[in-house]
Parts: sequence; C-alpha cells; structure tokens
Amino acid sequence: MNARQYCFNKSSRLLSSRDFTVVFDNPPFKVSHPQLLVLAKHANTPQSRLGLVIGKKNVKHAVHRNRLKRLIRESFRLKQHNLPAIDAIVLARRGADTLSNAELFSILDKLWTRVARKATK
RNA sequence: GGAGUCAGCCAGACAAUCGCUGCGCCUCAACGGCGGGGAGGAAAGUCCGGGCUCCAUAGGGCAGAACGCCAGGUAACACCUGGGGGGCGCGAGCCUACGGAAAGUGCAACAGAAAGUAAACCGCCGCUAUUUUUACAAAUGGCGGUAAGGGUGAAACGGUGCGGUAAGAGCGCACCGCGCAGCUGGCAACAGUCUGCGGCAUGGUAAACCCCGUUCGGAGCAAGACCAAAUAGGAAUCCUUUAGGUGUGGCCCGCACUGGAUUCGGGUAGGUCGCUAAAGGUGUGUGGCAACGCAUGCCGUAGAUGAAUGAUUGUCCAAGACAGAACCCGGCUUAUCGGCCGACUCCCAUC
Repeated sequence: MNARQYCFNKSSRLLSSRDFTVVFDNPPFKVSHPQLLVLAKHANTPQSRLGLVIGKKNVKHAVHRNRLKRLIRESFRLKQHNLPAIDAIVLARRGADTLSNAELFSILDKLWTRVARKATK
C-alpha cells in the first residue's frame, strides 16, 4: 500500500480536450500566484487528476517548459493525498521559468493547501 | 617556452530513495512482480537536398525559381573532395556570388574642361593682328596644333626608356603588359622564360534589368491506410449533357469526377497502424591523392501522443555552457562553460 501511495500514471491525468474544457468552462475554485494559476473542480472519479498548460508564449524555451511540467507533476504526486478528489489545471504565467526548483516547490505547496481549503468548504 | 593554423573528441561522475514510459518474461488477467532500454552535438533555425505517402502514370507549353571556373563523389544537393584563376598572410593556411559588358536597355553622388563615337581649364607650340621697343623680344587678341606636364576624381583610353617633333603623340624602336591565332602540357578549368601576328582596339556595374547554359510537377506524417458511436449523404451499371464547377498548385492545354433510374452501402468523435532496422554504426581487407566505392565480420542503438526520459539528498572534482526527439536520413547556418588529443607553421632560448 505504501508503494502505491505516490504513484502518478495515466489515471491521475487529464487526457482529452473534453476533460480540459469542462474545467475551463466552470472552475469553482481558482487560486493564483504571479507566476502560476490553478483552476479546479470536484472530480467525478475518486482519483484526483492534473492537467498542465505551459504556453509557448509565456515560457519560451522547450527545456524550461519540460522542467516546469516535471516539477509541477512531482509536486502534485507528492501532495495528492492531502487533496480531496479534484480535477486541477495548472497554468504557467510569464516569468514562471525564472523560478528555481526549491522556490517552485514551496509556491506549489501553498497553492495546494489553499485549493484543499476551498474544496472542502 | 611563447604566438598561431588545421582537424577531431568529451559535454559532470557515483550512490541511495521516490516516480514516468514503452519492450520482454511471470500470471486467466491486472493499475502487480522481475529484467534490461530511454534526448543532442547541435535534438534548434526550418535554409537546401532526398526517402516515404497521396494527388494521374507526373505529360506538353508559358510564367517563375534556384544554381553558375573545372573534374570527381553521392540517393540527391546550394553539400563534400581534389584541381585551376584571383585576393590576404613572413608562414602553416584562409577567403572567393569565379558564365556573358565588341545583343540591347539602364545607372554612376561630389569634384572636374571632359565620365565614353572621349575631352582643350591651365600649360606647351606654330601662324597672324595690334601695342611697346633702335633691336632681341614681351604683352594682349584671333586661328590652329598638342593628351608630354599641372589640377579633379574610386576611375581620365597601356607603362618605362630612347629616338622623333614647332610642341607633341605607338608616330617609330627596345623591354614589360594586352589581344588574337598556333604549338606544347593537362580529361578539363587553365598554364607557358614557346612561336607568329596586331601598335593596342574592348572603362566600370550583370548581389541592375537582361542574355546563355543546367536543374526543378504539387502538397506534406494533422501525409496516408484501417477499425469504428453519431449525423449528413455516397459507390457500381445504364441513359443524358459537353456549359459551368471540383480535383489542381501561378496560368493554359490535357486527364478524372458530376445530372436521372436501378442495385449495394458509407465514415466525424475516439482508437489502431504509419513509428522506427536506418542511403545505420563500427573493425579489417582492398581500389582511389581525397570525398567515397567494393568485399567481409561484429553490434542491434528513444519512440512519447494533454505528449515519458525526472525529483530530492549525500560524496567527489577541473564546479557543469548552449539547449529537449515528434516520420526518417544527408548537409548548411546559428548558440555554446570548460577541458583533452593529434598534425603543422613562425619567433625566442639551449645543445
């Protein structure tokens, strides 16, 4: 059980454009930060799911886009059991690529706790 | 030892923990277990050239584009190799958009008399008129000769010397340069202490239009093929119409399809394939100056699809740059912290 606790496979991701539009059209919870924005809704499945939108417009280099995706996924993977069952989308804003790994993790920690508080209300 | 030229290589390492992904095995099966694989020299820019797929089997003409010393290499190229011409460097070497200006059209600021069927501003020379003077001569004007000198310019219609002349001038001669023809060498570009002819013509710009030669059909993996909810309507045979529309891309020709009746079926979301074994890498032998070819042995090397290849911690060092595959190759260009190896050149010191 302990081994399966921190897994992150396809069932914990938003896979189709339909999944994304559902969240985008009516997000009950919004948490923002100068470099990041989190949209979320209650999930239909028991599993929380994550989607990422890292625009080329805001993060220019492919290397930095990949880094942000990996770090956000890693943070979600480690914190998913502190969250209720939600579908969340994380959007990168301009300047997100300037954050260091440690900064990004601390910011995301705060954002996840704020999302959890809103969702459990 | 210093300075430099060319060519090549590496792109932090190791460990622990937690993950991601596709492959193989175990299992009826699994979201489980085990094993081994998982970004680059530029993966980038998308600038060229191909493979592959579809459009007609890619055909004719116009238009357009690219290329442009010669030979070779290659699947092909705008790439590479070797050679020639020109330029730069003491040198190793480097650079080169390097066809045609005696087909045509155009362009050239400023300066300058004149910028191309050359041209007379100053100067030089001759003749002549007037004035001055005893005279020699001088000054001014007119007519003519002259490209040697001055001055302008990026560039002024061969250069130097001798002769020649009123002064001059390829006007004549010698040498140098140039053009044409021949000869010799070279596959060729081209070269020559070679021979003859010509007093010398043809200013520059073609990365201006243009001319000449060569090459090029179009679209791209969201190509395309298959399985298939939904919704709208199709294919085969016969008959009719050759006008318009569509495939088809800049245009025209050409080619295919279309309207009605009968009989059968079709294809968006989503999924599967295409999808990685490839003009592949490497060793040896062999042909070639080389690029590369041929023969043979070995290796088997990412394949995602809301998109994997990561995170944290620790140790070490020379303290880690630029940067992330998206059908695949060959190039080019651009970005790049440091470091290593080889060949060669110049300078200094020593023997």
